[in-house]
Amino acid sequence: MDISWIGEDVMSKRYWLMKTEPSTFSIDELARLGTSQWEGVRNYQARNFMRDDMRVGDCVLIYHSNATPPGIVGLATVCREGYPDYFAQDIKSTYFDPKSTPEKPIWFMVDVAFDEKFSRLISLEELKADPALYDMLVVQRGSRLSIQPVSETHFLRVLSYFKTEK
DNA sequence: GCCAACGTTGGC
DNA sequence: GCCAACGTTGGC
Repeated sequence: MDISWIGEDVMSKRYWLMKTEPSTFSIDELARLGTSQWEGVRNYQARNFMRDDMRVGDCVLIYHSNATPPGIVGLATVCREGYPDYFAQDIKSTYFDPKSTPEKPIWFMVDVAFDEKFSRLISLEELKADPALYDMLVVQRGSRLSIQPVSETHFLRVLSYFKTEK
C-alpha cells in the first residue's frame, strides 16, 4: 500500500499554547465544561493558527494571562478544527465584529477538551528562568500572541516539571 | 493603574 | 506604501 501521500500535516502532532484571562475563562471553567469553544480571538496571526494549522489531537498548554501570577496551568487537546467564530455575528456579544458575516467570516475558533489541571501553576517567572525555555515564544519580551505554536522540546520540558517532582 | 510593546486604521 | 495616531495586551 502506498502511504507516501501521508504528509507531515497529517502525521505530526503539534503543540500549542493558548492564553486565557482567568477572570474571563479559567481552566477550572474548562474542567467543569469538559470541552469548550475558544471564541473571541481577534488577532489575525492567532486566527490563522486556528483556521489553518490546528488539528484534532494537538496538545495545548493552557496559560492564564493577566493573572497573579501569570503562568501555565494545565493541559487540553484540540477536539474540533477551525470553524467560523459566530460570536462575531452576535451583536450582543463583546466579540461582535460587523466586518464578519456568515458568508465571509473573518474570525475562526477551535474547540478544546480539558485534559488536566497541573498540581501547581508554572509561573511566567519560572519559565523565564529556565535556560531550556529561553527561546519559547511566551517568555519573549512583548509577546502578545494569544495562540502560540510550541516546539515538542519545549512542550516536553514543561511536562517534565511534574515528572521530576513525583 | 501604569505603560511598553505591539497591532490596526486611515489620511495622504 | 508610509507612518502617525490610536487601541489593545498583558506584565508589573
